[in-house]
Amino acid sequence: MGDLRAAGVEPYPYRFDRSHTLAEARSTWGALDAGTETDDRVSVAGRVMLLRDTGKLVFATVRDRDDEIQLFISKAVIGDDGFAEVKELDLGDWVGVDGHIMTTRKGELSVKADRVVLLSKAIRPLPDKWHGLSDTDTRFRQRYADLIVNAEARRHFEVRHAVLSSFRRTLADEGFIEVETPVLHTEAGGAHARPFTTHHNALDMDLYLRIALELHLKRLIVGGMERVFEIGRIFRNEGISTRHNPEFTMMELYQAFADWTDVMAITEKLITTAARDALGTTTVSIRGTDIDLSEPWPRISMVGAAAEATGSDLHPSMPVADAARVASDVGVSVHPSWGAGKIIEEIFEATAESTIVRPTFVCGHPVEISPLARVDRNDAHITERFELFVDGRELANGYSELNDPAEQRARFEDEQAAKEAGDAERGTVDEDYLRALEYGMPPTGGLGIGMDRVTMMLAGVDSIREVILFPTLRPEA
RNA sequence: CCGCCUCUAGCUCAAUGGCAGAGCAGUGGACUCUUAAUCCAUUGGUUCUGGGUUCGAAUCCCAGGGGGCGGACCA
Repeated sequence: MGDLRAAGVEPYPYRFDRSHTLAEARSTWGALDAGTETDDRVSVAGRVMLLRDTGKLVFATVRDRDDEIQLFISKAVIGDDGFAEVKELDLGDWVGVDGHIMTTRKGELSVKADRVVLLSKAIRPLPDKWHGLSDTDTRFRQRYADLIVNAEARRHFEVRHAVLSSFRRTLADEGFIEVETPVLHTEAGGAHARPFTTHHNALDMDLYLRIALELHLKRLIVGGMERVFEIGRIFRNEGISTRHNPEFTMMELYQAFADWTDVMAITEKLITTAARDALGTTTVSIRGTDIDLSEPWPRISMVGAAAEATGSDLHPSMPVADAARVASDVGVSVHPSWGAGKIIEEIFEATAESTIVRPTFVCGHPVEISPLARVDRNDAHITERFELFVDGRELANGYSELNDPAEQRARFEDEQAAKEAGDAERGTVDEDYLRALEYGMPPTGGLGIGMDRVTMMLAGVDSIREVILFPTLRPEA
């Protein structure tokens, strides 16, 4: 570094004006015949990824975010001083280049450089140029290095961005308004999960990081906002696995005057459109099977699927002891606080869930496990609720929203009783939410989609860490 | 929290109880059409950490740490 400055080279200059991105250069001149010289001048910038030094002629491959191009650096063109500086370049350095567009005898699009300026010196070596970086620990801890050398890692986050922007576009087209609601909650409601706790010093009070977006968004439906959505980080203080990261991204939407059937339709539209936008096709490979997302997604009953898997009659209205007997037949252990509805869900999860490959709506969850969902208009023991499963994983959850404040209070009280009976994930009575319902919430359909898992499906990866830039890890030793 | 697997040079990997090595990167040199350029030379190690067994440990044993997978947990 001192040598560079002594030689009059600033290793960290302030800025560089480029005339073309590398993708723009390729789209403009990519069709030139081999062996073409042009008078077209460009200024481009990128990171040096490969160097091929043949003496008085150096080839370099530089890359910007979207493309690569070759630099053709001739000592006779650039001059002795400039060439001496080029000889000092290392893999990983950022450079700005002025020159003319040309193609080599083999047809490689190149910039014949007459000036190469160092934009930032890399003093740490790049991972192996051929094998890249494969150690997962290093890949996730040093995501910057992973992104530099692994095109597949870059692709995962391109898919993620495409999915997120596609969702926003679709929702805007459907008249939804994007909102932001608090991350710090005084009560952790809207889902069954253990929250993270934190502390506010000035107020001297404990707060929870949100485990769902639901209850605030529905307050906005009460307020008359009609169609709202939020894409936001939520936090669950639970185990880490290939499907779970403690902080993850949820999209939730609420639509006034709609019910669960409308919400199922928009779920299909959101995900199918995202596939088209991210991949250019609605066909995805799931466990080696090509599945066209544009075909209607099957709808099955949770209770029915559990009954079919066990070969026994099941219904949440049945005596708990009977449900528990079926559960023990299939090796599901039953907690004493559980009712028949919870037991049926556990049976479903233990038997049918992992067999679902293609996108499938699992419908009609028992009331017991659905404290915010509206009772089915044809069966008082189940709700108008669905979960979307793909490849054994839950991707989405939606329902006709319970808007009767008296019934909601009774459901909350059941939750609180279960919590006090020792079930830590159960909820509490949210008095402000009940007050909101008392002002009147129109009939509403609601939906939550796990954005990380949608990205996993579309990117074709098996671990959630592949679609989260900085997944949660223990501190480095 | 439990089980299995794993950790060797900056990176990717060898060495299975007997002198810690290779390729790439780095360094020095040659080369004006290369494509992972090539060729010659060369630097580089707390073998994750600590303890033990052994004449001798990267290798076997114990404890700890990081990571992966599975389980537990997790609408």
